[in-house]
Amino acid sequence: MKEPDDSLLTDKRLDSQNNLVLKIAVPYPLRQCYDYLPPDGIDASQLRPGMRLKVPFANRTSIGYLLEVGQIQPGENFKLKRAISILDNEPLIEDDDLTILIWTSQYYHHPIGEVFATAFPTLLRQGQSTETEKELLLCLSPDTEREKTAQVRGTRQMELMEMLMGRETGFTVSELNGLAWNWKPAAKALIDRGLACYQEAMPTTPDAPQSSITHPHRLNPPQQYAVDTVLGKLGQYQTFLLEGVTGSGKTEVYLRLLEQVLERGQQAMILVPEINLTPQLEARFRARFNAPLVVFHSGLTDAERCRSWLAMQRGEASILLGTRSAVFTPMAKPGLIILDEEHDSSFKQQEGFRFHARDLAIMRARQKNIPILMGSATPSLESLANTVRGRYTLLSLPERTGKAVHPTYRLVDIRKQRLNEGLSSELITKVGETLGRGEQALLFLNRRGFAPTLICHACGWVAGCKRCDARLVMHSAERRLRCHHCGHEQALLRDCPECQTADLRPLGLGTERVELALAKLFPKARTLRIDRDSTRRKGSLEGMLDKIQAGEVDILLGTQMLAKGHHFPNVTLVGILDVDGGLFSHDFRAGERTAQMIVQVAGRAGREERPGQVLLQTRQPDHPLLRKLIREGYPVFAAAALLERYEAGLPPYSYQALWRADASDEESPTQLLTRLVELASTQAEVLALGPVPAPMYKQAGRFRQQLLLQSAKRKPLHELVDFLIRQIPNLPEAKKVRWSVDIDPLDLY
DNA sequence: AGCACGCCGACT
DNA sequence: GTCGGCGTGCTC
Repeated sequence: MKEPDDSLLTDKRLDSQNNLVLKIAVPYPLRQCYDYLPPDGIDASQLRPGMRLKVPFANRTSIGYLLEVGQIQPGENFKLKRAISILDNEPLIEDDDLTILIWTSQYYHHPIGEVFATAFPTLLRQGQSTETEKELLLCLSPDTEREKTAQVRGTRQMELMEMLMGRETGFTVSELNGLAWNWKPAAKALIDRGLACYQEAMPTTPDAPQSSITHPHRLNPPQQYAVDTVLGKLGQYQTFLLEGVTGSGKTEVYLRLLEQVLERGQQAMILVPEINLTPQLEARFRARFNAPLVVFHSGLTDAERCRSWLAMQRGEASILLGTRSAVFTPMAKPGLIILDEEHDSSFKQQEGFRFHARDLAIMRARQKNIPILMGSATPSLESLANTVRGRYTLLSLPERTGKAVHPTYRLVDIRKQRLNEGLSSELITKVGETLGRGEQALLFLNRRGFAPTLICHACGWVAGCKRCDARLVMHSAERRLRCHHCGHEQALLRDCPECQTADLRPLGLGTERVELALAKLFPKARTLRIDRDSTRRKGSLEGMLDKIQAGEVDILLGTQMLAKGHHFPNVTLVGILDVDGGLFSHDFRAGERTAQMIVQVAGRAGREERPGQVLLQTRQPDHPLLRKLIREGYPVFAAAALLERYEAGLPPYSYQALWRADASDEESPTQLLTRLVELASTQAEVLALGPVPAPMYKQAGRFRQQLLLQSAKRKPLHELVDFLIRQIPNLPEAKKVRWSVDIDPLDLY
């Protein structure tokens, strides 16, 4: 066979000057990395893993990441292209972080190039130099005279001017962006008058010890114990689970630890589940520490994120506050990782690259030999199981700080009761009493829309989704039917498509429907519904929260959005409308999640002197887990739930998820499998490696039937996964579709 | 992901 | 007879 004469292609054996091969991850959804020869004139000493290189790939140039520099193996005889150039003088990430990324790609079965794409800020991914321009500071002009300040007009300008006069070093753009108002017009006015100007920020040196920190109050003994225990492990790996109810002072523990880490000239990473939680924490950190702090989340621009990332990488910033995607940020001087609201499912990316920021944070802490502290009022069962196994250390904050009292729980037995749109007479009475006292009531129903089902009263037909096997949810105000699972949407039907009778009836309860009922029951009360539908417009949630704080709302009705972040001091009655639906649904994690939600919602309500009452409507008032939850609190509930699993011989993350597959016929096997994976992964995490090969197409019908048969037998998930693998005929080992069930982080390491 | 190659339906 | 559909395979 004649070999093509291409200058880019070189026979490995003939490459005499340089016998190095570079293993490079390219930014495509490919499950391998590719080998290249070093760029011309580059020798081994200049090439270090973690650098970016420009490489030719598939008739174009792309930015690849150097994973490994190796020697050409004798006997290998295939063509390698030559890399074009090196983009970095220094590796962007250190070897241990590189190891983590490679491990991550394997663990989550995700293409290595895309893992890198998630780990690096967009601008760096696009090849931008790391020598970005310095961040700008807004400062007073050096020649600003006192008299001139009298010219300042407008409250915003005054406010900004006062800030600038208060701090000689000025404020960074990102700090100013953290303000609740738009500072830019005011800044422009001040600059136009020659009062302020932009200056380049000097690279800050975080090693300067923080002086004169004043502690607002003493720590209570459990807080002190937690702080001391974690401090004793600085410089070593250890995972701590800090468990404490709302108001038990977890944040104060974080602050004391951060203080010590900063004192040592080290960096800390603080991860929170949601963007909305960053501003308040940021404000608290900034008020407490004079240390350089950067934030990292999807709400920032590419340039801002790149700056934060580089600031941590270079050691110019001491504190990183970020969401899930921030977990990959390199740290020059790692000291501590804190992960707040550990149980929160937002830490898990739910599509594409399905990483869990909590688990990766633990892996990074281990790799960096630093402690990680995870906090929650309602820890996840898997983390609790890890404390039982001795892998994590449990730290408990049992008391509320101050003299706070816990909310009281009461089960309302709704068996045989006549409910008014889901509301028991006891709950209705209690709401009335609460409103009579001028206090607020909060009703929790974790189902948006008007009704979760639309059914034909004549023939029993139920509105189902075309694209998946979920039921369509009726939205009455917009007159639409929506699938909350896949997003499919259609107009509300008038007649049954099956029998043409015009008697379609909404079945079940959603927040819209309860809102309507409340308007009838309490015509004078001001009801506010808070769910994803009512807060769709940007900023509307903030507006609603302000109204609640201002007392312009009497009854708050909402979904799990109410369980996060905000506190409602004037709410003295909480009604959980449907405990059973959440606690005993098919999802094997539903019980745990509902229990967490109840505790979280209850924790948001009331204030110290008036903690409020929580009413739980249930048809199972004697259920042992429910009783444990309301009598003895979440820790005992969790312990009992764990014990139940152990006795059943199950890991705390159960494979016993129900596999429901009801595919429509026009789907290709690839689509079917992908969707099955999506479906299954809402209950357990099942991931497919690679596309389904062509032979599958011929057997699509048989495959589907067998799968349905197996799932009808309620086989454990891992058996179904094995079954799926066996269904793929005559598959070369190298191309084999591999499936993995990664739902047991107990075996993470 | 993108892009090329290749084999079957509606057109100047 | 061709143009173009997307299904399939490849990228060091």
